[in-house]
Parts: sequence; C-alpha cells; structure tokens
Amino acid sequence: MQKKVSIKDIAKHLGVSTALVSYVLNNKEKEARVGPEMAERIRATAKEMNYQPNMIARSLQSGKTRTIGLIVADISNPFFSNIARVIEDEASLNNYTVIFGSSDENAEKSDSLINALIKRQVDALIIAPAEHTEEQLKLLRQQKFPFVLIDRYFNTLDANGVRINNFLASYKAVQHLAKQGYKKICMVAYQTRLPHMQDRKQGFFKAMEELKLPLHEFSLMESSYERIQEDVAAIMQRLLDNKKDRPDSFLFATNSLAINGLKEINKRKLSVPDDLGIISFDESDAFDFFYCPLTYINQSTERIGKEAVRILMNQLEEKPGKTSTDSDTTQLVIDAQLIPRESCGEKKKKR
Amino acid sequence: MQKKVSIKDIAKHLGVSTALVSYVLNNKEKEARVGPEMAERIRATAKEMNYQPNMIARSLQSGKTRTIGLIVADISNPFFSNIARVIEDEASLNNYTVIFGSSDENAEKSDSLINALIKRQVDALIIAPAEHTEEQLKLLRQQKFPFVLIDRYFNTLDANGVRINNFLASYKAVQHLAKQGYKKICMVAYQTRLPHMQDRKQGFFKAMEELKLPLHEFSLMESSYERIQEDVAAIMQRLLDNKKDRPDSFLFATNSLAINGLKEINKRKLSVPDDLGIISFDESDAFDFFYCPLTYINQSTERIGKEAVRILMNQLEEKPGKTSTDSDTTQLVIDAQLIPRESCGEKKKKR
DNA sequence: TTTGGTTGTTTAAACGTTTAAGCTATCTTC
DNA sequence: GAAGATAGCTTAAACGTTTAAACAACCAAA
Repeated sequence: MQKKVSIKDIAKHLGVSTALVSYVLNNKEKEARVGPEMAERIRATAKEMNYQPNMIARSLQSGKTRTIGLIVADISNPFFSNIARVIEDEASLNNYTVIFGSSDENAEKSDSLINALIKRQVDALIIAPAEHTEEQLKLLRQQKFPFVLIDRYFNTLDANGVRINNFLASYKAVQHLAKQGYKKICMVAYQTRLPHMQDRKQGFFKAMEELKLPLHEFSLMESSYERIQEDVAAIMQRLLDNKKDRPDSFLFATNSLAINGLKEINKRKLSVPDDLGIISFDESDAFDFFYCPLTYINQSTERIGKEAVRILMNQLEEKPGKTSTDSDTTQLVIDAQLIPRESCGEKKKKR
Repeated sequence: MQKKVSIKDIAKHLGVSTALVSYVLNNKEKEARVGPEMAERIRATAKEMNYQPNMIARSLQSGKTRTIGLIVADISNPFFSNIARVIEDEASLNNYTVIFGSSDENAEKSDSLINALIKRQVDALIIAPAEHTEEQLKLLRQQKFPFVLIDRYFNTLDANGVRINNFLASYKAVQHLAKQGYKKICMVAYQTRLPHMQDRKQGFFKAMEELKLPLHEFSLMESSYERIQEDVAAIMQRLLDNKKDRPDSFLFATNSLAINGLKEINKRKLSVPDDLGIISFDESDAFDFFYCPLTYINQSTERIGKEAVRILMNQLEEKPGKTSTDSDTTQLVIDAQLIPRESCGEKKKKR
C-alpha cells in the first residue's frame, strides 16, 4: 500500500510547521491567528495531496476513538442485525462508527470480545449480555466504563439498559390465547437463567394462574441455545405425537424457537389455528409467510437501538452544564406490542 | 472512566524502563536478554494491575490496526448479515476485528463510508459495491489499498472479488421453469447497471432465446432499490390483475424482491405452483414458510465470506517467500446451486 | 592486565496528531 | 521613540507503544 500523506508532508511541502497545518485543518485558524492567505494555501494543498486525517493518531492524543463496540449473541440473527442497523445509523449521526462481535451466548467468548474491544479503545459498549457474564459487566461498571445493555439485564447489576417489559408481554400473550379459547398452552423457551427469559416464563405462569388454567408437564418446555434445532425437534416430537394429551397452543419465546417449532408443526400437517394456536416473540419475514400469518410480540428494534445510542451519547458527550454523573444509571423499559393476526383466531369448538 | 494502566505505569511501579516491560509483554525476553526473574516480576505486576495493551498506540507505531472494514448495502438484510457473521468469525481466527457500514446502494454514502474507514486506518476493506462507485474503487486500487469485492463486480475494474456465476444461475433457473412447463416467465430485477444484476438478466434472456420462448412486454420488470415496496407492488398489480395475458411464473433476482412479490401474490389468492411458478435468488426463512416452499438459487454466504477473508489475508500477511505482488488480483466465481422445491412443481396442463 | 564477549538494562526516537507556550516582527498610542 | 498590544508563526511536549542502539557491569581468555 502506498504511504498515506500526513500533516507533516503538507507542512514540509509548504515550508511551514505542522502546528499551522493542524490549526487550519481543524478550523482553528481564528484562535490560532493564522493568516488568511496561509490558511487558503494549506487548505488547497491538503485537498491537492488528498490528505486524510489519521484517526489513530488523533485518538491516541485525545483518548477518544469515536467508536462503539457492539456485542450481540449472533449478528446474523435478524433481531440483532436489525438493531445493528439502527445503531449504525444513530452512531453515524453522532460521528461514531461501530465495531461488532458475536458472543454465541457464550460467557468466555463474551469476555474475550469485551477485552478485544477495550484494547481497541472503543469509547463505549452496547451489549446483549450472555448468561454468566454478570461478573465481567460488574468489573466494567466498577471501572466506570460506559456501556448499555440491550434486550437482557441482570438483577444484581445496576447498569444502563434498554429492554421490553418481558413479563407483561408474555402475560398478555397468554391472555390473548385464552380469550381465543386455547387452554393447554405450551411455552417453548430457552433454558437459561437470564432474567429477561425468566420474566417471559413468569409472565406466562402468572397469567395461567390468574386464568385458572391447569398446568401440565408440557406447560414449559426448554431448549438449549447451542442445539436449538435438535432440542426443539425433540420437544415438538414428544408433544405433538402424543395424540392423547397434547397442547392446543404454543407461545414461543424467540423467533428462532418459533421457526424451528413451525418446521416441525408443518411436517405433521397440523393446521393453525384450528389444531394449534401460535404466538411468538420477535418478528420475522417467515411469520408473514407461514400459511397462517403469525400473531407475534413486536419488540421495536428501532426504539431499542435508538435509545441505547441516546443513553450512551448522553454519557459520552458530557455537556458543560451536566448534572448526571458516571454512577447514574438509565433503565428504559419499552412496552412491547402484541400484533394479533391469524395464528390464534377463534378456536374451533371441536376439541 | 477510570484511567487505564499503561506500560509506563508498570515500569514506574517496578522502577524499570518501559522498554523492558514492552519486551517481556511481547515475549521478546530472549532477543532482548531480559533476566528471567525480572521477566517474572513484570508479568506478575502486569496481571496484577490488569494491564490491557492500548492497540491504538500499537497501531500508530506499527501502521497496522488488524481491522477490516466491511461495507454492504444493508447489514439488516439477511444475505449480508449472514456474510458479516462468516467474515467476523474468519477475521477473528486471524486476530482481526470488523467495522461495518451500510451504503444503502448509494454512491455518496459509499464514498463517505470508505473515507471514514480509511481515516480509521482499517488494513483492508470488504465491499459489496453500490452502483456508480467504480471511480472510488479505481482510486483505492490506484493507491494500492487492499480490498475484495463481494457479490458484485465491475467490468472495467480489475480487483479482487468473490461472487457467484450469476449468468449461469439465471440461465439454469429459466431452464428449470421451462422444463416444468412454464412459458411466460417474468423476471423481476433491480433497475441498476451493476454487472451482477445485468448478468442475471442476460442469463435469463439467453435461456429464453435458446428455449425459443417468446418475450413479452412483461418479460423483464424492474424495481428501484429505494422504493422497492411500492415498485414491486405496482409491477405485480399491473401483471397479475391483467387476466388476459399474464405471466405464468416469476424469477425474482433477490430475496427482497421475492418477499415483496410474494406478499402481492398472497393478497390475490393465486396459487403456487398451479397458477404461478416461482424461483428466487438468495435464501430466506420466509421461503421455507411460504405455503409452497420456494425453489431458490443458493449463494453460499459461508463460502463468499470465507474466501473474501482468505484472499485478504493472503495479501496482508505477506510471507517472506511470497511471489505475488500488490497488483495481482484474485477473482473467485462460485457456482450457485439451484435448490428445487415445490414452488415450480410440474405445471398443470390446464393453462 | 588488557581485550573482548556476554548479560541485563536504559535511552531515545519514531508513529501522526494536538495545543499550550514562546518568539519575532510590526503596529498603536501617547 | 518607548511601551505595550497584536498578528503570524514555531517549538516542543504529550498520547502509549516498539525497537535499534547505547551503556555498564561482569566474566573469560590471552
């Protein structure tokens, strides 16, 4: 690669000091009392030589990189890639760029990712934390490193965060199913201690209880993250092939769970919403194209991304008259919408 | 944020020079003849003080950031986010990280994105180039900046690239449709001069010609990128609502086109594959859940991502005995697979 | 005892910026 | 015409690394 032109090159070319060039190119000519014709010449040669400032050098000197690190479970999951896109746009509006990494829901990978990004001096992190990463995050917090959690959170960790009201979302979903006449609801969730997932489960149980719907052994089924395909297939096989006593509806806790579940339902030629009612968390193009469009719980990736960046910017771009401190914490809980469509229409009376 | 600990801090803490610390932490104790017990003490305090090297400083000194810039049309498009994930993993294996940006198929945005990433001193770029970005890329090439094009390419630009054989893919798709009895095929493509898209169109026309299938005014329909939803809706409305003379099948040039097209088809209660045969480029979860699973042309995002990184690494990590030069160029054309499913099954004889 | 080698460590420059402080003319003002 | 202000520029240090070169102390061989 060709050597890039630096401020030094411009200075040498004009026979002046680098300071002068720097002042002009940073539009500080007034404060630095640079002569107007000199300023013009500098600007001209900078353009002529196609000068591009070296942000690395600038960062070293300023201690700021104007870079945000984004850590999600998997950037190829539409939920996260949508958020990534929103974050990219918002960051760009504030002259920040984004480095990303996928943790695969793995605490060790998360740890090395966080370290790699910090070594690269990102100014802040946006993290959808994996299970067992509490300690890593506590350390970050202790070091007063700025970050925002998205999607998930921890009870024992007081940190910035943006998430939906998971409990209520599940709760409403069950109510909706019940109103349509479904009684034997099965929730398919991830097997994890992450509170956002626990909330979804608890919202489910709370609604079941209040509605006086009896629980079954299949009421809550759990899949691992790593072997989701096999696990969900096994669950569905066990439940659906038991003609005697099977659920009449499913509440899927994420889009990936739903997609894997639906594939199994399809294989068995069961008809939705007659044989089975379905609701899922998250969005997916797939939900629109299922023969019977899925009722889903919409988490606004737009809002999650925007608010996460907003919270960070508030913290990073400390205004002179700021009142907040590093230890203050913002937690935003967004209300998720249930989007009713056809996958749990009025249940037939027959069963 | 708490001040980070530097090599200087460790040196001061031990009363030695920074050089010594640097040698040890870079495992150059042998070459630098550092005493073994000193080395141990340095390592110990480094761990104790939780030292994290400042990559920015290291980059400034070395001129390398071990960072790859990724520019795609839209990171939230599954095709690109899948590629992004593969690139992330491959990069990580080589100790690189990835910064990304979305060009929105817009040349100006692409330009400012390229500049922003270069200012940040990325070592290389992986780009899915937008229309009219040829000149920007020629400039890059001229400056011998390392980059690989993915998905798209330019005829007049000799650069590294990884893409599928678009012409042949289209060609085979038409053959497949014809074999199933479809004759009045409509290709829905993007209105762009990008050669990969032109190739898809030309493959279509070539096959039509060889099969002696007559062309209609609807044979090739084009949508803009910016207003895809409106454009595709208008196209489908015009074609489908004309009962007299309408296509009997569609070849969609991308997943987004297909998804928008299918929504319109659904609205009109037309049945696939009886009333209409369908093939689309790219993958999508949605294709699996369309009531009649879509036949599609699979571009292996896995291979595209991996090969792109491999080509870059070959160029960046110049081995001592290297034979290739900066001006050498690798172009990889991957064979795309047609995955036959139900959306263009044996066409009924009735029409 | 000198010469030379080895070992362990320090010095200092460099990477490309930014910016406070310093310097030198020239211009006001009385 | 002396004092002070102002305009226009330069010097130099700093950010956190890396690394060639220098240095000092010791040891071995002649």
